[in-house]
Amino acid sequence: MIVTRFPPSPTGFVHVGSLRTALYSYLFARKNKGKFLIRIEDTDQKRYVEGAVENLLSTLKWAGLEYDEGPEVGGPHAPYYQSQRTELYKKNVQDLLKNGTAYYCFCTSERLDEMRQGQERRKEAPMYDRHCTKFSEKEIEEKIKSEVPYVIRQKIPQEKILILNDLIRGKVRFDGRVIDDQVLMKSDGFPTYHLANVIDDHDMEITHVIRGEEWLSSTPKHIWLYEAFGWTPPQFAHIPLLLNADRSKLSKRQGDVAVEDYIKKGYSKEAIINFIALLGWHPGKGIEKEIYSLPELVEAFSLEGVHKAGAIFDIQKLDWFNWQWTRRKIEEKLEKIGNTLENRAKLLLELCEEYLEKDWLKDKNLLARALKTVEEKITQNPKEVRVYLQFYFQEPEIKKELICSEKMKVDTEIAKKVSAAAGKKLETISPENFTEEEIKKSLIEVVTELGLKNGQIFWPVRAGLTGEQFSPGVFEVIWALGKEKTLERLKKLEQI
RNA sequence: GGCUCGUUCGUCUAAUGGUUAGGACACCAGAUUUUCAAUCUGGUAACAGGGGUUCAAUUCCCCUACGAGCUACCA
Repeated sequence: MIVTRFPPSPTGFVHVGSLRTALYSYLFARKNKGKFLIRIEDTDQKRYVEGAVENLLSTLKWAGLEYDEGPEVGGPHAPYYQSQRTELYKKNVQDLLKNGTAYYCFCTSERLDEMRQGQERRKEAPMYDRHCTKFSEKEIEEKIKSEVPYVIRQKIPQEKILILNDLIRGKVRFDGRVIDDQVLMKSDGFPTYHLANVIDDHDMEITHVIRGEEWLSSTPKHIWLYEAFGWTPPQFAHIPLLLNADRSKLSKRQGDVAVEDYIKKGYSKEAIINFIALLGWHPGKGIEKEIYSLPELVEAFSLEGVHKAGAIFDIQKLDWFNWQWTRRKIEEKLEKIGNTLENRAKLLLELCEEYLEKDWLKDKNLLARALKTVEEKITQNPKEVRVYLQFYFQEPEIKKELICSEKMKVDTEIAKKVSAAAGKKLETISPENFTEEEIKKSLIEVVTELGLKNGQIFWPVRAGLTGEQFSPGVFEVIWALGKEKTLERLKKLEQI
């Protein structure tokens, strides 16, 4: 049985890169009918942030990444907080001390600093010099008894070469001589990531460790730790990093990195999941499908399709995914609840209601029609809804320089004539027949009657009715505005 | 500095020991005989460089360059 895990540390927010790591672990587990569990890595007292765990769990829930074991849901390997598992670590590390694969270190941070500086000056790799391995058992006992602060370090088998067989990167070779004796137990009695992670992954029967590339270089330490314990290590898969536009590791400095930032900006979970899934993974063999729901991702996922190189987080593509999903969700819902104008308006309103002028909600009919005419724009950019709809609800001022456009070959005289003729024509349409087709027919009649070009009719009417350089098409605008308002505005236009 | 990983259009990526190196986003142009958008059609644009191996290399090997990650009593 395949078991994967996502082990976040509660430092405040969920990084989009972490979400992707969690997603890949989730997908791999689900695809293989295995288990996915969450473990909270809260061993660093200094970095703990209040409420971070709740935030994290709710983000996972929001994304739809359900887990089989972990905080809140529990499970056979509880507790799922490392801060509550310290006894396990202490007990296990004793075995290492006994078999000589770990040792006490009493060095002060001053001595370590000094040592490192010297090494750097001599251009050597900064590594612990094993100063404390010279103490006898008796000396160690005495130091501990007299409460000299200590850490426990891993004794790296320096004579060994480790060949890691990474599921994504293939064979990677490490020389024990350049790997530092890692601190396993900190002086505050908490384990470091390296120790706790290995013990927990073993204890929780994790079969596949899927994590970011930043862990690749410390993997030999972990594997040698498994060896020291006499345990079989899991399989490792190091996934590529998410990058800033300048190809450095995606960081706060250069934009938003927290999932909640994107949620706040209005991106849907479908879009975010879809987008990050495809950053560094491809379903394979010339497949050109790009829109994937979570279940579809589960179906399509495999570790073989994960790349080695990092991927730039390109917000423009995210925007596109978001738009695609917004449209898709609207159409799907309409199919269920019926494709009526009211239903469409309701769904569009859900997208943009908070950005709307409250007054506009009063005229439900006008609003429904108006929303329909700017549907593409709203689904792309709901925050701008006010700009798009403004002219429907507020009578625009008449802008002569906009209406009388040289390019459109419209002058004042033509504008007057057209407004009068259009008003007269539209008036003859009965209210129940006031459809886009009828409106179009009428305006085309005006074209022939006045012997002008299409643009010379359509432009002044549209520009006059909206007061805007850009807007939906004339027929839509007239339809949405309704007969009464249209005629009113056209009357005024005659005075231009 | 050391160790490790990586490198196909601007971006995400596909494919291949012999191809006009494909798609998507973005961009540009045309059409939609009214604007913006949407849509449709078309277009610009990539195998980091140098050596090998080979009849043939973007593909396999080596080197170089460039980029990135790690190098904490952080994860």
